[in-house]
Amino acid sequence: MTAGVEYGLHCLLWLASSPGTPLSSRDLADFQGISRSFLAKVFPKLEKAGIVSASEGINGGYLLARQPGDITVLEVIDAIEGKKPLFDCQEIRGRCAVYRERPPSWATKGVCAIHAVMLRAEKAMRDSLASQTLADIAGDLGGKAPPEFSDDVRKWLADRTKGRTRSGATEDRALS
Amino acid sequence: MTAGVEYGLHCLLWLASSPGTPLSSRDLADFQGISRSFLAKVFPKLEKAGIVSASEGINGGYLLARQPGDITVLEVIDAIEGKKPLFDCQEIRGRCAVYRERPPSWATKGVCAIHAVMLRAEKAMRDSLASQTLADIAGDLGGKAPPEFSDDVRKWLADRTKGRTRSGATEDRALS
DNA sequence: ATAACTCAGACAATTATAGTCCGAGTTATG
DNA sequence: CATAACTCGGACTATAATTGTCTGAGTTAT
Repeated sequence: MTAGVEYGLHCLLWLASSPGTPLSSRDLADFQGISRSFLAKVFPKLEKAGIVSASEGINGGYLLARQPGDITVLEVIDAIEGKKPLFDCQEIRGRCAVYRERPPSWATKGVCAIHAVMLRAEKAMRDSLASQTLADIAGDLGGKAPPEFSDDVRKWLADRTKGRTRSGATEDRALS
Repeated sequence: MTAGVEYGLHCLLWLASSPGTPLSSRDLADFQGISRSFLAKVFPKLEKAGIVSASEGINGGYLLARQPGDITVLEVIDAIEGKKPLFDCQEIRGRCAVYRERPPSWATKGVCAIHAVMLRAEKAMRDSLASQTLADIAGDLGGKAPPEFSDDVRKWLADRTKGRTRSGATEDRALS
């Protein structure tokens, strides 16, 4: 599982907690102490998949395109990683030397038995990931933070948009 | 999933079909048209895990150390890939800028909600892989080949051990 | 009209995988 | 008993993918 997925999911959770107000990939990156440039490369993928919607301009940013309960973890992963299979069968069974480069049809018919096992395991994993939505994760998280925390977060983001035109802290990777 | 796992599983199936007679990693590689050198690097891992046992010398090779029904696909994967997790949590939640590099204990307590989702999915996958043994796969495969095939295979391997001392076809990657 | 922001795609550096090569030890053969 | 071919085993290199950086084009409030 790639780091892009981890970053993306964390960002989507913040987006879910800020309905109506767009958050920019830059602010999200600084807010969480991760690379701005890299995050700026994962968001377009989420937009193409219809998970977020982008708005441009000085106060633009990203917004969740659907309800958190309608976005599954699996969708997010596929959007970012590109739905590549866990196991790519190289059809070893057809290379057996006794065939002399001419594998008979019975040998290559259907799905390779090893491949089939992997496909079942992959399906089990994907089913598990598809059963969890952003709302589920946000729910698990909700009870932990004290009441004043969400206010602190809103304040941090507001200060951020306020001080746009001044202050020179615009270097990449402000934190790290 | 790495290619080493695919190669290893295919070899183990051939080993399962040849009880009592050791097969060398070299013969197994040539027999299936894959790299000798690379296969020679995956077998030691299987031996350390107690899945195969090695015998040295001119007629040596590998033997299944246990019954095919007692070897699960999951074991083989862990032996070759080293049991590394599907997702390594970077604890993004603790880097939130509002904490100013001092995350409070409630934020980092327990398992990250995103990480938990991934762990569940990984468990689902591993459970599926653990439920399948080499015997199960061999069974799926058994009905497909015609009766004379296993004889052809035995003959190929026998010819191989027979012509050991002569014939210059010992270059790496005979096929490909 | 400016200036700072936004997105978006082209460009390196790092890391892990796939594959190659050579050395040490073992066993049957002459 | 000496040879020769085989075995395993680990150190080395090339390739592919991921991570991360940089520069450009377009948009919106001041």
